[in-house]
Amino acid sequence: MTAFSQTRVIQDLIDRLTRLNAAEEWNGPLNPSQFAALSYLSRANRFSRAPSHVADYLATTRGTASQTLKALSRKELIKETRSDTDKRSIRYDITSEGNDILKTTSGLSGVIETLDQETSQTLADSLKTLVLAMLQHRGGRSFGVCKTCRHHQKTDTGGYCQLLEVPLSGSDAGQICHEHAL
Amino acid sequence: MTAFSQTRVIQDLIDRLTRLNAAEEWNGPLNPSQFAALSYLSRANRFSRAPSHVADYLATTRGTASQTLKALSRKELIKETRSDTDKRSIRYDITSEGNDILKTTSGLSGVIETLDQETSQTLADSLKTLVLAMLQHRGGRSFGVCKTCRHHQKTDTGGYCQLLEVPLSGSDAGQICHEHAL
DNA sequence: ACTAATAGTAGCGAGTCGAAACTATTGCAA
DNA sequence: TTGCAATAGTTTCGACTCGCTACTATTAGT
Repeated sequence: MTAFSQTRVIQDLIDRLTRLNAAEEWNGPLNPSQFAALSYLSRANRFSRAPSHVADYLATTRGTASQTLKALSRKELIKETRSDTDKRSIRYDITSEGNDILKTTSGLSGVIETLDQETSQTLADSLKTLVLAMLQHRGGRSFGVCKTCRHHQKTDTGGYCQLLEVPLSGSDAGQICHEHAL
Repeated sequence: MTAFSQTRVIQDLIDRLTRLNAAEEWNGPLNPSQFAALSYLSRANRFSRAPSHVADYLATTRGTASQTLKALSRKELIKETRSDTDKRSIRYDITSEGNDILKTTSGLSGVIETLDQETSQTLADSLKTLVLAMLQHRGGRSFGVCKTCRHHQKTDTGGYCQLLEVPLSGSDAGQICHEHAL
């Protein structure tokens, strides 16, 4: 097996897995984009729930992200909150109905669970490599969780973000931040 | 790391990789669906290039596949050929313009190439496991290449398909077949 | 000969996609 | 302080995907 065809095989497998996963998601109440946006909002911290952050994370434009968020808002799965300090910015918080939808497990997650511990770990590692390389390739942000960020400082009450200069609770530190940096 | 959160991590990585790859593909002349359909047609053997086969492979409906193929046809990247033996069925063959488009390598393939030999192999293996499990989950076909099929018989001139009862050339045997079975 | 099954298509409504044009703020510098 | 420029978000456009249902041919099986 040459290096070239191995690349092609992996590319095909990823494409195929993508299509199969998307097809599964269409069977649910939301389309794949809406599901991805909702899932992101459920894991992003309160500084990372604006349309532009969603656009960045989903690798799309602000315009498209805005539309998807409006669609989710019409379905009352998320609720918009306007900022007091900056009248331009908006934060979308997930509602309890939105959280309920995320509880339904997909066909893909069921399949991932069947992998043994070691396969699972190496798969996670190589996927992480690919995602990071893709992000670097397009100049995107890493979007990691606070506690793995270089701006995060552990305190006795929880944590502190040195960039935004705000204290963080324990649950905050486990959420995704758009300012995340390694 | 519990088994549950590891599953979620992998799911997120796959979703993210999917979005990043799709975003890359939108920069090209085709949208992700059209690209996937065109790519499939370039690798499928002559018995596997009908709209219903494309639908099966892309995990979508015949209606949707039909539309995508019409869009590719309008762009003259594929050309329809009606069958003589069965007046209902149609085969779409890729044109030289279509082949040219497939030559442009994506950002993802560049990234995959940076993986070392061993990582690459284990990634391919685990992805294969996932795809096969997903196919089984939804009752889909495996769509492998002829030479790995149980109906394939090697002859001195090339190969022979025992199911369709037709001789196969060397290049035929390396293409994807919708009747593929393990 | 009469059904059923199969192959493909058309049209519908909701929604995605990038791109471009647009409004409303906020930041910054002369 | 005024005067841009940058930023946040939205709207609209045209092309398209998506599942779905209804539809037309054609072929297969009884």
